[in-house]
Amino acid sequence: MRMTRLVGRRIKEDPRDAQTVSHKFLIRGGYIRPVSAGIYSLLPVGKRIIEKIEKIVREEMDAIEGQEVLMPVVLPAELWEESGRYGSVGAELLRFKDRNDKSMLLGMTHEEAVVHLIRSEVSSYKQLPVMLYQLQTKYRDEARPRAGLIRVREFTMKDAYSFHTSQECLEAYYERAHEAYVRIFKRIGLKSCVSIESNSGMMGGKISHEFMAVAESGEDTIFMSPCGQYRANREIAYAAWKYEKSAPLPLEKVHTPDKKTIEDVAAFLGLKPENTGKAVFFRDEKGSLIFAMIRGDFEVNESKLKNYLKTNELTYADDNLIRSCGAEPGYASPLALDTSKVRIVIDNSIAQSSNLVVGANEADHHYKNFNAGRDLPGAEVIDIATVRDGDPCPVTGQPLMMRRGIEVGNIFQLGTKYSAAMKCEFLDKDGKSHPMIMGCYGIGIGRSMASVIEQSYDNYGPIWPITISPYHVQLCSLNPKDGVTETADKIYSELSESGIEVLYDDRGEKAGFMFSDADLIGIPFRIIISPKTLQNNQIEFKRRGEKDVTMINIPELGGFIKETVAAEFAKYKA
RNA sequence: CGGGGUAUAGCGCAGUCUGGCUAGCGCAUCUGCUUUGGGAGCAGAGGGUCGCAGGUUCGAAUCCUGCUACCCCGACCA
Repeated sequence: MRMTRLVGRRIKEDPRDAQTVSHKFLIRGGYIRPVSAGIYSLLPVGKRIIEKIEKIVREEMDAIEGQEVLMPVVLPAELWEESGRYGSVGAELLRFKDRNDKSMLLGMTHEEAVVHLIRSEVSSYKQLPVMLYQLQTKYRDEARPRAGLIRVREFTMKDAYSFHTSQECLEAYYERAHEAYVRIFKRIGLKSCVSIESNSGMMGGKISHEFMAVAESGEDTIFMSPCGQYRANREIAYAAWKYEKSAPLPLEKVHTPDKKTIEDVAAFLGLKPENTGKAVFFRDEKGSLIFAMIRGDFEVNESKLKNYLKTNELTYADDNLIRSCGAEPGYASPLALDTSKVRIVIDNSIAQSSNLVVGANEADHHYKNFNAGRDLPGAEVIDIATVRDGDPCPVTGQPLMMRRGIEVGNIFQLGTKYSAAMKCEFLDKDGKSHPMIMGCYGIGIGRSMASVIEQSYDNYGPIWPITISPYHVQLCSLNPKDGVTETADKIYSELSESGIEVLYDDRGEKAGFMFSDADLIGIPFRIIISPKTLQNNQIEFKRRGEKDVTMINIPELGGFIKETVAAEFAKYKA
């Protein structure tokens, strides 16, 4: 490709709206352009990168017997009513009516569509297992798109769905899909991408993993053990917390005037926050009151609590609701409450600790020496603590590392949630009908591209891995005179003919101008030709991101580039 | 949905508080000449409903009211 013809200008200044590295460089390098909030056009260089990522994804999906299909973006609401999701998914599902007043929606994921397809095409155990995948546009009406391609409304996703006759078959396939994902993210050049245990959320199902590109700009908080044996999303992470028990002392009411916060109470009584119990009141989606108690130095993990309570919504309860069960805001404890009006759950940290300070359900008073086993027998004891940076790994006890991650992919063992609801069944050997057992497997394509930048850039632009770089080599023709143009043209056509993808900067601009554009385009290898190098019948060869240059004799150039490119590709072999 | 911010040429900004000449600057674009190894110089040119709609005023980018879009934090989120 000649740069004189290339559409998509480079921008020298950071766009005002961009905060993250990938957002800035994707705009500045001429890869994407915003059209509306969270909706982007892809320019030629961006499109080439996306296609290369898609090609790798296709290869790995095909390698695990996936069959590519294409399902519609626009789906009838009735399909989603069958699964029950039409009512349960919120405003991020974009609903609209067609001209006949029929309710339609834009697909944000395609479980319903694929089940609709499979249930009419597959009916016997002999046809299973099977996996279908597609690369298709998804639309989610995100409340807050952000950070360029990292959180968008319209995006391309590879989504795959597997169908099995047994849980064992699903689990075996799930493992293969997991391995395929590891290969994909290695091949596209993510330097740090880990699979972590995750919360299944609205998808239903039990076991699931998220593939996280570790990056500061990530939206999720993840915990990783230094040994690599434990990795989990903060939403479900737990740690090997140690608690100390001592002999219970008698309950004692103490005067704590105007001391409402954990810090104030602890300081006033000369204790540490871990010697106190924190009371947190929630209201669930039905309006019921939940009293959660946790040691004073911990925070309640609302995801864990939601999962335990099997509720979709938790908000903090207001003071009136808190008082309705006999508790006093700021001085609350689980003692002597009206348990018909409140459900009490206590964290392990409370159950395993002794002689804590808790509220007395009376203004300006607390109790000392609360012991859950003695004072609150039969309480629901669960893990609702939020892991903190440095908490002990559940496997090895080493301090967990807290990181941010971009979720580039996820895999779920769905089970029969959709197949049962939508009657996607197969006949077994005995002629009996069963719902198929499903898995689903997603990868965000655009988000993956952005994640690669987040992990591979310098001050001047992205540094693309050769596997997804828009071109293999950039050819810069400097000061094109004295035969430079002729030689550059010849190198361009010879390399192109030998299968090397060349971006040829034939604009004859100032060197610095061309180099800074080249940095923004981020191609890993650069060939520079000028009257100076041509004097010795040579070109200059440079790697993106490195200072050193190598002089190569022009007759040897073709072979050298082929070898160098091949060697670079080999580094990303999975 | 709550909180904060922004909106003036393709991009980045000044001007707004304190209303007043023809709305500026840098980058980019076009023309000519000179340049040519890390963002070239000179000379010239084109490009604006000052986000939108009302209002106040002799006069509004500037003051008032309403709206919209975009960004950030939070809530939310396979």
